[in-house]
Amino acid sequence: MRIATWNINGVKARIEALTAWLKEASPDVVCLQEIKSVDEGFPREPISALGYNIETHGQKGFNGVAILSKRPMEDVRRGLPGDEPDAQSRFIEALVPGENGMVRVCSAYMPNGNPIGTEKFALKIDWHARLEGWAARKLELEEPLVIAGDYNIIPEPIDTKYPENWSGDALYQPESREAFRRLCALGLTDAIRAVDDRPGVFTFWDYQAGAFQKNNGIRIDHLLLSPEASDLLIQVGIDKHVRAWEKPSDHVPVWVELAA
DNA sequence: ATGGTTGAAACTCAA
Repeated sequence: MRIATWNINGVKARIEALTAWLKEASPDVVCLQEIKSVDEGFPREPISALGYNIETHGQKGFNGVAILSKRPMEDVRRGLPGDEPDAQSRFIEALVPGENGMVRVCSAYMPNGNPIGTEKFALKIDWHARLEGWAARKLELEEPLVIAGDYNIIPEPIDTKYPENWSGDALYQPESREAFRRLCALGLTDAIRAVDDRPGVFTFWDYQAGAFQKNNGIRIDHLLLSPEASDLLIQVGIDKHVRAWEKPSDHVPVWVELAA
């Protein structure tokens, strides 16, 4: 089973790139972030025509997450436990059937947190604390679990071309990096890092100043695996070539293949 | 040092 995560930066602006990539990569499950659409505005037809079931958790204008799956999903839940009733739409989870049992998958769009020292940064830290609590409870189930999404965290210096440029940014603050380490310390595996620990492996390149052409990127889209999912890990990938397509997202798809 | 870009929505914000 291949499970991908992709911050598509607007599903309606990206529908051609999304369908082209679905045809090319044919993933079993796709976690989308920043759909920037209400549920009723989500372009379902061209996606369901490719054989995908669709579960969305959108909002007007920005944020919004979704899960696409070839097999029908079960136990779909929207929102991160502890969210206020009017919280931003940043989390959706579902159980996905595999060849040998269920995999729990969530699509998360973690707060950006800029500028530091503001309420936005406080929200980022609070959000991660609640995610950590959620993850700890799910890990007790001892099931294959994939926490996929745009974490908006650069975990280590090798995850950016110019670490010094990010010293004042919420994505690289010690508190942000600590939140990521604490998640991993629960027993979760950073799938890309586990397979490839070389510097210069990125998932996001800014639209500005020719960042992609210079490979001035960062690695902020992650798939964290429970021990039971990690035991099933076959391979990982980053579909970097998609960033060079017409009208690209600033993020590219990142995926794992599990023997599930 | 500044500005460089994009999407959604609406005469600006979030990234």
